[in-house]
Amino acid sequence: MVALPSGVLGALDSTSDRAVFRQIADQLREAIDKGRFKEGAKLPSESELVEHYGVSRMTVRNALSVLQGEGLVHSEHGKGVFVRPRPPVRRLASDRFARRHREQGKSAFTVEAEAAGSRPEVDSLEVKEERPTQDVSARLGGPRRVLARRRRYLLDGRPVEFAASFLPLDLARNTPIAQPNPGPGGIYARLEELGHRLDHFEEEIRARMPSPAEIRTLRLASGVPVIHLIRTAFDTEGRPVEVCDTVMAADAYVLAYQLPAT
Amino acid sequence: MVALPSGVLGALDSTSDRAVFRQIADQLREAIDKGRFKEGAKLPSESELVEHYGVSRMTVRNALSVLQGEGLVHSEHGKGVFVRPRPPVRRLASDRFARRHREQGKSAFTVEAEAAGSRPEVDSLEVKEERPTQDVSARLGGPRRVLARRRRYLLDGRPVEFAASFLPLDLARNTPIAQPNPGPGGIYARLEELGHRLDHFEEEIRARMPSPAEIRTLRLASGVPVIHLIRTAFDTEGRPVEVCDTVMAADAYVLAYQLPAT
DNA sequence: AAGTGGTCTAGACCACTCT
DNA sequence: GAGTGGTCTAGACCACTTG
Repeated sequence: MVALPSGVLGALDSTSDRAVFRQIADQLREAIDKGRFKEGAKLPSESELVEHYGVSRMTVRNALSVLQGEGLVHSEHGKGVFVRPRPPVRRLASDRFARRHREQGKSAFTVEAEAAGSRPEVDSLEVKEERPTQDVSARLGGPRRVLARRRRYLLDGRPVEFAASFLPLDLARNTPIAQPNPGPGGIYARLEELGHRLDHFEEEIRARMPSPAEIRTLRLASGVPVIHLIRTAFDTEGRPVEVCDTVMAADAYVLAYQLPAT
Repeated sequence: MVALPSGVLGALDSTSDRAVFRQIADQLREAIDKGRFKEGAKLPSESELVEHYGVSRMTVRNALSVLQGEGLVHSEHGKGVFVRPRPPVRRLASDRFARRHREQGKSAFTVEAEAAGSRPEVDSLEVKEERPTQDVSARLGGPRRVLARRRRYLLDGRPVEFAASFLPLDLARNTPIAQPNPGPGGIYARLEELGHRLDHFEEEIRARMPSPAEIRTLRLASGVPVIHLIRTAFDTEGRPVEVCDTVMAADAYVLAYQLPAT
């Protein structure tokens, strides 16, 4: 047992209304915010905090769980509690689907990740025909069956995004779109080759806490929300030709958009 | 003490590796997902769960705190734990800053909320000159002082959004923009009257867990993330004329955007 | 083997809500 | 007053990591 560095953490205010575990959480949070514990640094162990504050272990754990819920720290069994480092962020620009980015042989994800010095991977590819959910069907104009393409994107081995594309069967069946690898430029390039010239995309964005399944798939730390993005692609005749449902680890993304003033 | 409705909650699997509190959380989550506890409904009390599962109260509380962290339930002191109802959602369309929406007398927020049948309020208005943060200054092209306009938006009495606008002082000083109420069409209408014709907006979107201050300001339930939106307005000469930093309760918003395919 | 966090128990007292 | 959740204690045993 090692004494805490003096001055980093203060004492409790027994006259305060504020619960003891909240006071401890406040002091740790302040120390992290002020850089006295840096990114990746180990916090004092539970037993050190128990001794420092003279409280029971459950009170200390309660304080730590507050910080964990805020996404400030994460715990590693047998090792300690650490200040959560900010992962590299992927920026999605509003021109990311511009035709000029679609001419190369690689996918947008791969090109962009390599440019940023990260190692991109795509896995758990699934391509199959199925019945769409009511929501997807409505967005696509009511087809009874669709082609579904599901994949997971990883950056430097870390899963950051899970995406499912849905296309009406009459567009996609027996085309390269139904292949696991649709070829250079992705399915948008194939759609245009098939005569469905793309006009615009609509995106809907929500943020929420992840479901247990999403926590597993994206290996999310506690206190990390997800961004839920639903994109619909429209061709020049106004027909919806694809719906893409994407769940992203919120700490790995910044979305950027441009809006006209007119 | 009342017995639980039979069949709603099952028994524990003592052969499972899964921690008891997680098994309890799983069963409650499943019951909620399947609609056996509806929105706003009260879950069994802690003591009922203690009796049903034959575990200690801390174990039950641990299970409930998992669901609370997921944003599925919220507790009310002295009353019980309830399935969290989904609040009315505000949809931000990509044309929300189009000039044609700026001609009326009311603010976009007011018009839109009343159309949706909600009661809009704006409060905690603060307008003052100050030194910008490094980030805001950089986005505005490096001014040393800015006009800051801060306000909070409420829907049916519930705070949903906190926004701070920053404008270079040379644009805003001694203009209607420096007034608490800038007049019909808001500050964008005033900027155009002053000769700064708006060309486009850039928006950056992040999602994260709220800080303690944001939890207070937006009266957020636990398990509700925030959407952090930073918008920069550019005039036709390419000059950034405003930065707006907005924090929104994520459960109250859907953002919608349109992207060109070209 | 020693230190770490993960889980769980069996109590206690308190503040809040409802009737 | 009875029932609810909020806080806190003082233990226990376990699984994981490191030396």
